[in-house]
Amino acid sequence: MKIATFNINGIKARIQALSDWIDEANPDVALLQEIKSVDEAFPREHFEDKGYAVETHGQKSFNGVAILSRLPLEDVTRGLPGDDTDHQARWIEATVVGEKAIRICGLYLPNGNPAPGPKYDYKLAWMDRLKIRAQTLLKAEEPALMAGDYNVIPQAEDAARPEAWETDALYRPETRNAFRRLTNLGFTDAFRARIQGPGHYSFWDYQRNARDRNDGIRIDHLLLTPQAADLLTACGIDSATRDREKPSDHVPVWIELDA
DNA sequence: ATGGTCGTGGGACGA
Repeated sequence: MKIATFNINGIKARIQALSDWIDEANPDVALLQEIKSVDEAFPREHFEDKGYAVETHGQKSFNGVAILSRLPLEDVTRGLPGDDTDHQARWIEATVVGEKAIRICGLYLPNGNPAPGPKYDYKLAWMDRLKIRAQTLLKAEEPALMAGDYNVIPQAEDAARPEAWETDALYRPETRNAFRRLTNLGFTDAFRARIQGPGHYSFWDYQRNARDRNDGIRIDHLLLTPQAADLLTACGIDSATRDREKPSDHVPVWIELDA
């Protein structure tokens, strides 16, 4: 089973680029972030015609997550638990039923800039809530994953110029510590389980010719429970997607599971 | 320190 995460930066502007990537990459499941659309405006028929089930959790203009799946989706839930006052659309879950059932969580973690400040406080509080949900997932002792745009550069090797990010909400020590506390619960960063070393990125800013200079960062991650990590057979980043017409500033990251 | 580029929606704001 091929499962991908892709921050598309707006479904309206990205419908062609997303469709082209789906036709080539053929993911069984695609977790999308920043659909920037309400549920009613998401072009669900376009992807249903390609054979995908479509579940969205959107809002007007900003944020928004979705799941596309060739396999049936069950028990879909929307919103990260833990704060009834938080109405930002950043979390969606479903169970994908293939040979094995896998609980799949798609997330768009808050950017948090400028830091320090209220937006950074919101990011760290969101990560605290994520940790609680993660602990519950682990307790089930079943194959599960949390994938999406984490807006976290885990280590220096995950940035072309780490020194440029030192005060940024994506790389500040509190951010990396919170991410490490999360993974230390027992999750596997699928990419680092398969591929070592610097130079692997999932985001390049639109500004300053960042892509041409390969001035990127790795902030899109798939974290696996031990039971899911046992099924991992491959992982990759579709970097070439960044060089197409009207690209997102992120590219897809994918895994293959023996499921 | 500033400005550089996108998407959404039709003006700023978020990234």
